[in-house]
Amino acid sequence: MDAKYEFQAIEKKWRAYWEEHPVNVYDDKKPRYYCLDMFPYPSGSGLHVGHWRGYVLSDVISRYKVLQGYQVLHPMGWDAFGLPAENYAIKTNTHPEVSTRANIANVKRQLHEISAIYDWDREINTTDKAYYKWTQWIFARMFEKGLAYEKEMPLNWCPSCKCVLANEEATNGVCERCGATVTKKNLRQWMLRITHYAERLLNDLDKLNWPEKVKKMQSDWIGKSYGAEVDFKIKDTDKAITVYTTRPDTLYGATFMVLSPEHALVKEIATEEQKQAVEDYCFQASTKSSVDRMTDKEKTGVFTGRYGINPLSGDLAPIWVSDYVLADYGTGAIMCVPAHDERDFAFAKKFDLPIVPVILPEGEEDKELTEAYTGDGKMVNSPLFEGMTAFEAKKKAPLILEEKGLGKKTVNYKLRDWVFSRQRYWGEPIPLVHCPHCGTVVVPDDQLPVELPMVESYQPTDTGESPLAAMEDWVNTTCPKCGGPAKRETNTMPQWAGSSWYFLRYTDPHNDKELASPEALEQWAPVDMYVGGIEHAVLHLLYARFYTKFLYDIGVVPFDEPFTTLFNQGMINKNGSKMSKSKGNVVSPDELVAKYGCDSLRMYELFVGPPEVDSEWDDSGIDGVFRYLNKVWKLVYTYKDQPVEATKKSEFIRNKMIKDITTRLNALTMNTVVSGFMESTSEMIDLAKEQQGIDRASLETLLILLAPFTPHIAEELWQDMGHEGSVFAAGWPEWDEAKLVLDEIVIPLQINGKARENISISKDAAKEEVLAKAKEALASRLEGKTIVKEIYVPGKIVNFVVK
RNA sequence: GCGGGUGUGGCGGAAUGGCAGACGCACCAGACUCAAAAUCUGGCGAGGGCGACCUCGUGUGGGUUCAAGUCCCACCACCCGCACCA
Repeated sequence: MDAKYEFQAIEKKWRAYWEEHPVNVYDDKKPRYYCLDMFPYPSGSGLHVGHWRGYVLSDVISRYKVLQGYQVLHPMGWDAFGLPAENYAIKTNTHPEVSTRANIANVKRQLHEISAIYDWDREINTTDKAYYKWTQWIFARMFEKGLAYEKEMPLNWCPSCKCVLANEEATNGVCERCGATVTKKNLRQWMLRITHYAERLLNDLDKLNWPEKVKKMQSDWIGKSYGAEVDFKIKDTDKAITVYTTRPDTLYGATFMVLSPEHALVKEIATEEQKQAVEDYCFQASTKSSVDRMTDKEKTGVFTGRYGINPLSGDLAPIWVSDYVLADYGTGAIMCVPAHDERDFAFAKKFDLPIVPVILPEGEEDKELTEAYTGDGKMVNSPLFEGMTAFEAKKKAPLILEEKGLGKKTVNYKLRDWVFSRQRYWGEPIPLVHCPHCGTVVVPDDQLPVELPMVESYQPTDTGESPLAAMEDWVNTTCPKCGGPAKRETNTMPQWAGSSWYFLRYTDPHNDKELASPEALEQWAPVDMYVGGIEHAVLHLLYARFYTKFLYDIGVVPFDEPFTTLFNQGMINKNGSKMSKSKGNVVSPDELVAKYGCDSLRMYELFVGPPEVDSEWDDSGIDGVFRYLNKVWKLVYTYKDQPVEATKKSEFIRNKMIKDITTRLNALTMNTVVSGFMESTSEMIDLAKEQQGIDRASLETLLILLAPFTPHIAEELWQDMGHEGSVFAAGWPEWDEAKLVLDEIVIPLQINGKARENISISKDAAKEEVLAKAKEALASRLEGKTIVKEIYVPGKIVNFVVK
């Protein structure tokens, strides 16, 4: 190479070299590190500069680990089942397999442009039969353990995707994927008992090195609460209603009750006079969209005509029906304490129901209630809790009620079981057969995978039937148990199924006997560093934890948390919003790579801002990084053949650079790593000019440190300096703290906290000497003033307080 | 409504309680050039002063401290998450 930075030729050359001589070498004598990107959906529109951000970050970490002497598992694959391919199939009548293959080829080409050290021998694709065989195998185990069950219930239905959604996919009443308003549909679906793992999913968050935000989102989603279940007998019947409350301390103030419209007793207990009104109300509630039901804060409701008996006060509590009570939380029925609950208060006001305070706020004994009081205070009108504060009573009440046989201590979770089946074609078939004699039978392992058949039409239906249901040849099969005629389950799995365990498969991707061997799992997993966007905080990340815990319980994996450390990279926006084809604000990396090279784009991706923060993309900034790499090139080329001896100053700069880059890299503050490089390199250039050359160690150290970030130019210059082989064999340098101590240090001087002068003093100067020198330097400013106080922080600062 | 986060030049952003604005972009001036580009050198928060310098300045208002972007209290704005979970 000549003295010009010809990035295109250099990058091509080293990419070819790495094909033959991989940077990362598996060697069991080395410690292991597993660094994983959330694998992409191979979309037709390809990658944009936002995708690069996470991939560059994880590659820098991986290459850094290689330099530190680790063997690194850094794989890549495809989360390839899913609706876009299927919708494309409907539009063009191309089989999803075909379009998926084409998309993968394109995205893979784009990924190669990043020059990440992915091990493509371990590439996986969730739509490969050899892969989804094990996705089905895991489901079969869950079925056997009773964790998969079928249930008919009102479910979230996306009218646009024409399939059911899990709770996690329908937050805010909107489809997570397409944004359509979700409706309710009564359907029989396969569910996974993720709720059995609620407690462990919550508790084990503590052992994870994850962003607090994500842990909080998961614990909020799991939503554990402590309270009590209390029975209210229904007057004039032999029935009782069980309510769940987190405020059993307020039980004496329960003046009415509300059942959810779906509660089993509603129709049974409604009196003759009220029956029609109740039925009308329940019908209306059932047609209300889930969004309206969530967002309509205006209370509605209807009286059933019946009364419950407050088990403590013996007072009658009218029983109402209202849609503000959710059917599937707690018992679907509540006791209402309007004096101390905002929602109950609003309901009581609207329907003119009695309000009885049982907690007195401190010092406001006689104040009339204009809103619910939810704070602490003295218990009143509550013989059982006499003399307690509300907070005490809240803690003790469940046990007191339990002793009296009036209720029991209860814990509740917001987490619901996972609605697992989908009425679409492009997913893993659920490996079950419905036999008229044997019931639902799981497909035996030796018949897995249940392959997706070729269909005529991918068109989903509005009825909740999968397109597979029309495939009679496929649907009709024989029962694995009795051999008689039987029908296949026609629903498929959600896209989350394949991604809930893929990180395990990378450890042993070609194993056809097991999803991965215990040895391979033991060797590599769990994932040390997992890099991806925050959008999966309660979806993929929760499901993957659930799967891992299940596989741990059945002895398939030797750990019960899949991702030790999680890093959420920020999004890259353009014109203030997320890049998307429809907004027309997509910046493609392809042109930038062509114009500036992969190294420049890699470094710029890290330079745009703190990696965990969203950033606005600005093309012009990459010029700065490109100029920087040209300076590095010129520096090395100018001085590599005329080295001088290392000096105190060059050693200071070199060691400071190692320290700065290493500590910032360890903290993952990559934007400041890049500025550190720029600063250190400028110092080296200035010094080289000053002393007519620079020592080899300085240049070599710079190249090694740069290697994880800008590997091509680092390799090229490393070679040009006369080295055989890769810079990645050089090992990560260490700094010598002793070299960072300068004989002369600069101390800023302040008067009344304001910076005035700087003095240069010996590092060993005594306090008296420093202060004397400071006074001398500040003499003219101190004239006529009295020094009231002298502050000297050794090596840091001098401050005189004067009058 | 509840919970979490953020607020610093024209812009992206730096700052273990110790010289605010590192590093970069944009911009301005100078050098090189016939000229331009590239490159190099310097400047670049606001106001005042011929000048050495001075005053103000990190969303707002208070406080702690010799010293506050950083700590404490109150408030404002924006962003994110959850949202009738009893």
